[in-house]
Amino acid sequence: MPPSSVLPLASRRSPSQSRSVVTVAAIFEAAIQVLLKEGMHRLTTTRVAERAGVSVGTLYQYYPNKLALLNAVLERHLDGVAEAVEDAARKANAKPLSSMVESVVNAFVKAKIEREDEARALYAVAAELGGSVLVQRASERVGTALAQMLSTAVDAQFGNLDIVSYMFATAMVGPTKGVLEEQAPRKLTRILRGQLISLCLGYLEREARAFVRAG
Amino acid sequence: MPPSSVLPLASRRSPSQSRSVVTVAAIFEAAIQVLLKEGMHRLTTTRVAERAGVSVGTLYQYYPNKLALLNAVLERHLDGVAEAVEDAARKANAKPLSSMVESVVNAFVKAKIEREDEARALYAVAAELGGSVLVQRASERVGTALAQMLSTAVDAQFGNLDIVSYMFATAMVGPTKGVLEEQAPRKLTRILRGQLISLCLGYLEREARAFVRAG
DNA sequence: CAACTATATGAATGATCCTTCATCTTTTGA
DNA sequence: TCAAAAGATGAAGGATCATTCATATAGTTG
Repeated sequence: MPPSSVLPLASRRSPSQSRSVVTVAAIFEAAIQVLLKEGMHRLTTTRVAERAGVSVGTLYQYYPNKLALLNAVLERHLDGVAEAVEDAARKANAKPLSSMVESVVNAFVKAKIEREDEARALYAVAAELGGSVLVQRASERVGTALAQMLSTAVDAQFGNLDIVSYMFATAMVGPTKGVLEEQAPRKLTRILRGQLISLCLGYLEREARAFVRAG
Repeated sequence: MPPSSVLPLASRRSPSQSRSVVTVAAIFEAAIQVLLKEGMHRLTTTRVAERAGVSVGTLYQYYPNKLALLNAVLERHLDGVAEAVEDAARKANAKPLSSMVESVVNAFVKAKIEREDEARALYAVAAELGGSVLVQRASERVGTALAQMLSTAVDAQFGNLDIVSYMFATAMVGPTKGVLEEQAPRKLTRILRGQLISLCLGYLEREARAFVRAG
């Protein structure tokens, strides 16, 4: 993974006029579109600016460098998904296991599908920024939320909540990614949620039983 | 995803003297090391050649371009993993479900851990070459092998084998990636296999039950 | 050893990119 | 209305890269 170089990542100017708010949004969206149509290795600041209908200079007024832009886009996506899962976890507090899984899986899939373009575009960015604090942070947010939720299940108890919630969270990633990238069987697109519920619930019930047996 | 440009990807010269066999191996290994230490966006043909202890020109004698090199490295890794899983699936033919899962998970984890460096280095490459035929092909190989195996289970039967085996295969990816990238809870490293077995077996048993119920 | 083939070299070429900054335009607020 | 602040422009500088090719070296074969 790239040694996270010490570059400023914060946004330069905070848009205050409405005109610039539009500009920033356009740059944001343009970055995603360029990623989708050209791929990460052809994403250049000039191309993003062009697509956004502004000049390169303008882009650099809001992001100190290319990496900062990519970070911002990735951050917003991850935060969106993490927040959705956190909400779902909170709402399913003190419910039976099956309700919990349903709630979380639905939220996760919904968040990913609502931002399908972003999601597809950002797999490469996330991989490139592999060591990035962002992925780590989002994972931790989700892990913590799930662990908290699971600890309140009315019909199940677990040994190591950290591990169980980590497995829960990461198990959903692979199948979903495949569907978004259209590498999965066509039919799965429509029944992904059901399958993910089966996957996670099957695991969690099994772990809960194992915990009981272990005393 | 990058529009898979029409560039030659085949290796240029097939090494015949023993000296060049060494060279090619060195280039291969160097590519992985550069990926690990510098990241994809700092992988240059010159850097790879340097690390391999040869000149750039030499590299271009065996790979027509940078993309071809990356493809070759990714291909070898994916083929290795796919083959390991295929073997495991074949060996577990006509066994009970739990043996099948154990066999496949063990093979998968073993293949990934034995080539840990490769695996870690190539996540970014695979993402970059997103639409790459390679990932698709490896997925299909594994999917087919798993479906064939599952169809012979002595104690279980499934509705849609394509979907079930796809879920089986992709469910393993997320947790494993997290462990390799050290984003998972420390402890999981040692018990990953057991957890993956629990995850996949929990899902498969559940799907088998659902099939029986559906008549 | 001599001729031929395989392999290796690395400076040079041509492209592409990131980033800056002097200059211009628009908005704001008094 | 108009000066100051905010926003926008894009040509140009400076770097990095992928790739080529003329040349040199090592291995093979007869």
